[in-house]
Amino acid sequence: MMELTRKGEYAIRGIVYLAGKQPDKVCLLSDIAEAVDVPPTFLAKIFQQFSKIGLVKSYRGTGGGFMLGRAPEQITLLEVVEAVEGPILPNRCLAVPTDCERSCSCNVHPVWQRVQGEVRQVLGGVSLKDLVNEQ
Amino acid sequence: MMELTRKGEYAIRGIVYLAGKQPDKVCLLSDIAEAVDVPPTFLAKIFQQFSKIGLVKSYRGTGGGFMLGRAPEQITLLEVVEAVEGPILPNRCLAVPTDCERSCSCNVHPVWQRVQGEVRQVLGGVSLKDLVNEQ
DNA sequence: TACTAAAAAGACTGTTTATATCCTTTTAGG
DNA sequence: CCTAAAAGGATATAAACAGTCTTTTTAGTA
Ligand code: SF4
Ligand code: SF4
Repeated sequence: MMELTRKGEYAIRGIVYLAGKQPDKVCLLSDIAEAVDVPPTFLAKIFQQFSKIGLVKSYRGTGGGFMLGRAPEQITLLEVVEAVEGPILPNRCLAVPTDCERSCSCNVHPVWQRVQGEVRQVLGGVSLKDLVNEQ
Repeated sequence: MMELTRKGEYAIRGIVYLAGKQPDKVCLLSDIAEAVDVPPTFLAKIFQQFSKIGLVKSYRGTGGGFMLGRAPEQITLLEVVEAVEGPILPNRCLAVPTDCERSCSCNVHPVWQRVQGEVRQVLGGVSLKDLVNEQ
């Protein structure tokens, strides 16, 4: 259970690759896709989502491409994952407004809140800077 | 992301209900299903899975039904969830044998291992005894 | 201005998983 | 033998996933 989708996996690969380039280097989507082994059309959709929320900056036309929207140490894995997968919700009752009428009396509910908190903490504690392979 | 399916949610509701009954009380599937508001045919499939691994004991024929396979404090939420949802795998590279050839050099891989560990720790630390509503 | 490069946007498709339901078979008690 | 109950298997529908294709917009350049 709890599996990241391909989309999430591809998203991470793509943006980590960008984070490994020198700042202000504009990268072609096609180059990124090839480097991280992701279908280019699929990665395009992912980067469009990134672009909308400012995780990456995009430039159209000749000489265009993508670059990171902020410094790598300012972008967490949590942001990247939630950008494409939506919020971390181990169970539906954590959505607001909660859609389970049992949530008040339910002893399981707080367990899922703890799970959510732990996952968010782990992912939130890792930045893109931590993820690039420096050598 | 990481959402528990209906099946998992129903599984928990059903077995927690069982755990709230006095030990050695045999419960009808139809009664459990009604009490926890789950489609009876669906809950049947879930309890069949439980039965196979001994989480519950089943009795067929007249006077049959289900009872808990072990004491409530001996069954963790982790076991219940993994029984019906499979192992907790935040990313495919945590499966054995790992199916990502990048896993050796990948900095993201250990993050997913930590996520997996945290989730398992939380769920493993909660027993059915903790989940029944005592009053 | 026309041409070209590149991302954005939207429609569409095939596959897989989720969410069940139904029917038949097995088991056990009375 | 009849009935109650779980087990097993087949089927159905809907949603999500994974990806493709085509057209449009934007921007640089000859
Ligand atoms: S864990 Fe409790 S509150 Fe959450 S969906 Fe299940 S019953 Fe409802
Ligand atoms: S996190 Fe790393 S090892 Fe895991 S699937 Fe992605 S690239 Fe492979």
